[in-house]
Amino acid sequence: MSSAGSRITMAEVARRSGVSPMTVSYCYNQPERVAPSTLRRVRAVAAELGYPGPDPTARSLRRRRTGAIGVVLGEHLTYAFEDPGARRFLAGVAEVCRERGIGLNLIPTTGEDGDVDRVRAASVDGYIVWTTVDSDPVLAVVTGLGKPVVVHGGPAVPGAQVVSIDNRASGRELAAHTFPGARRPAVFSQPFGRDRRPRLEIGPDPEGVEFPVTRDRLLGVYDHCREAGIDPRGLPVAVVARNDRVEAAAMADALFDSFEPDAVVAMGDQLAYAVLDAARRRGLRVPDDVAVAGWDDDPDAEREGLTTIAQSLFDQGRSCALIALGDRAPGDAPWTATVRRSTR
Amino acid sequence: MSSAGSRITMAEVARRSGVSPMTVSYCYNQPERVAPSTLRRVRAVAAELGYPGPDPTARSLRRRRTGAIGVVLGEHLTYAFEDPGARRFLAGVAEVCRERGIGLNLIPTTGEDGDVDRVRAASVDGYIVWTTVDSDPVLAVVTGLGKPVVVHGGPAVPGAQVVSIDNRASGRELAAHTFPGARRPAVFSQPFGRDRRPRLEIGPDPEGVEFPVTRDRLLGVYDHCREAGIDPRGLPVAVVARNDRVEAAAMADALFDSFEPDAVVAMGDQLAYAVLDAARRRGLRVPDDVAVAGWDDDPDAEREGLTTIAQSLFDQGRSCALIALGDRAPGDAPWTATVRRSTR
DNA sequence: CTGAAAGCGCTTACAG
DNA sequence: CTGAAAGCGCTTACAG
Repeated sequence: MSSAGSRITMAEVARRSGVSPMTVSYCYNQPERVAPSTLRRVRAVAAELGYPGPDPTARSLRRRRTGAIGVVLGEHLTYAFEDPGARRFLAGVAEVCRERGIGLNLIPTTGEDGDVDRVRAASVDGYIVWTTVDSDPVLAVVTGLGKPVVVHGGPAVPGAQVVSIDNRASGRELAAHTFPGARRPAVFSQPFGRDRRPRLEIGPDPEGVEFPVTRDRLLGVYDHCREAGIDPRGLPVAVVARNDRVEAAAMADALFDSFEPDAVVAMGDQLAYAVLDAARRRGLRVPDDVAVAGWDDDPDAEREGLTTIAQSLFDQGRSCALIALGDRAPGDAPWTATVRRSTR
Repeated sequence: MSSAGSRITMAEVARRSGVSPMTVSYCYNQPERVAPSTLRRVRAVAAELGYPGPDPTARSLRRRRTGAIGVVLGEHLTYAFEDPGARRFLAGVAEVCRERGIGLNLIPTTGEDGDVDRVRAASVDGYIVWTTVDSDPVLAVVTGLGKPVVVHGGPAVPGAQVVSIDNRASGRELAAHTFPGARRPAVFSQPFGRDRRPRLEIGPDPEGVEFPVTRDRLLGVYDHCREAGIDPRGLPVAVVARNDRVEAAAMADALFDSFEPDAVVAMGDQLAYAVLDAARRRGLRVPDDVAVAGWDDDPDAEREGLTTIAQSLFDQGRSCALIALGDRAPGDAPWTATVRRSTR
């Protein structure tokens, strides 16, 4: 192999081998159709010239497939590598990519103007959109590209499939495990919208919640409340900026200080841990003084004895990857309430 | 915008707008050069037809840049989302990508045959190779492509830059903080080679270690030993399969059971925690009964009181991304020994 | 301000 | 078993 950095083309290899470019192409793509002696000669010339094989971009253009899928993350990309749920999901996506020899293109979006261009500029065969707000402009762009699109968690939009658990039903069931026997139930919520403004509200209107996953979980909790004779309009809902155990500590403290809840449905295990941490700081017993529950059944949930909605984000990642590649895969993901000692 | 899924080309938009394709191209690439009325008309037609803008693959071929960098991970990709060090590194890479509007293409390799093809098939402008073994065939492939290549941690190969701390010097210094006063020093090591075979050895020859990062750290420890009058040929070295706290527990137990070490240099904070865990299980006091140190200064290191080599994997990720994009960036990464209460 | 020409580097039916 | 032809969808100097 000669010096790197050169820009050798297939045409050049063909010329030096005394064959046509298509024969060289066949050497790479259908070598069994090429005479052994020709194959040998072409390979020798390619090696001598340092030809690295067909240019992937040219090949993609010609074949009209890039061999990659794009994952649109509505967060600073560091998030993808921090959030435990996002990680398990991406690991599932990655597994399919590896099985199929497919590339995985991460496309961070930040809610700013460049987003749409970056999404459009990605050379991919299909898109996975990590759960976002209803009004995210990326959704229209990505569904207008004529490529398979799947949205994890929602929102559901025309031209895209959704892979998700039934957040509303799971919220209803989780509240039914957490609230009975409580006098001051409360919710510890993921962000309502992209502004990620933390806040403490009482009985907020779910229609004002921009993230459908969050909205549906809240609706499910309200469903239970109505069935159980609790007026959701009086339900304290603390909203954090990020799904992070440490960062959520202050808001968990605020929730206890303001409302002294004795049952908290948290919209994720990390948030539930933040509630457990705050309870511990106050010397409260779980579940006697306060019942706590979360979502995801994350690796620490068993050790923490947390009642939680178990779902496989890994498998959902796999499903999304398959759909983005044009396959069929289930959109309704299974979930079960796993009841442990953090609820009564 | 009309129905999605259609395959509208720029030529079609041009025809329907009554202009040439290059004018349409200018509408997207240099709109200020186009007459306002033309621009308006072309945009209207594009919207009406549902033309999603220039095809990224065709654009990449023509421009000879793809606007993406590839990150080659020599692991099942799930690793990238689990290992704390890899995550911080990738977060740094991702940050540069976001700043520059660049795509991030993750390319897992498994040591099997398809690796080389997948690496070559990625449409990227430059490559970042996550630390690998000297003999990894991917290195030759990737440096033969005429694109910028940077290897994190090593090995150093012609045609690629390396971004790394000085592992040997840091190993020497860390041992100097950990071994003094010890009578039975030991090493708790990352894998030696791609087979990831766990084992317990005594004074292994560093030249037999395939991962240069691991080899250099071991060489550094040996350097200290010689200076301190310890014969490295008698040094117990336990080698784990993965840099994972929980998974390493069994090997940490084996190390204690076999050698009762009173000072352990672990090649990473996760491994150091595994040693601390094993020490706790035995009721050993740290550092009195056993001194422990690691690498990386990971987020939990302070809480654990761990003496460790602090380095910014995040910044190293940034440097690698810049180099892969053709910029200059420092290859020698800073490090410092952070001494805490886990050593005497 | 707009267009004719050339070409990025390849692959794919189709002949022969 | 090999090649001539066409074309994937765009962009870029260059004219005018």
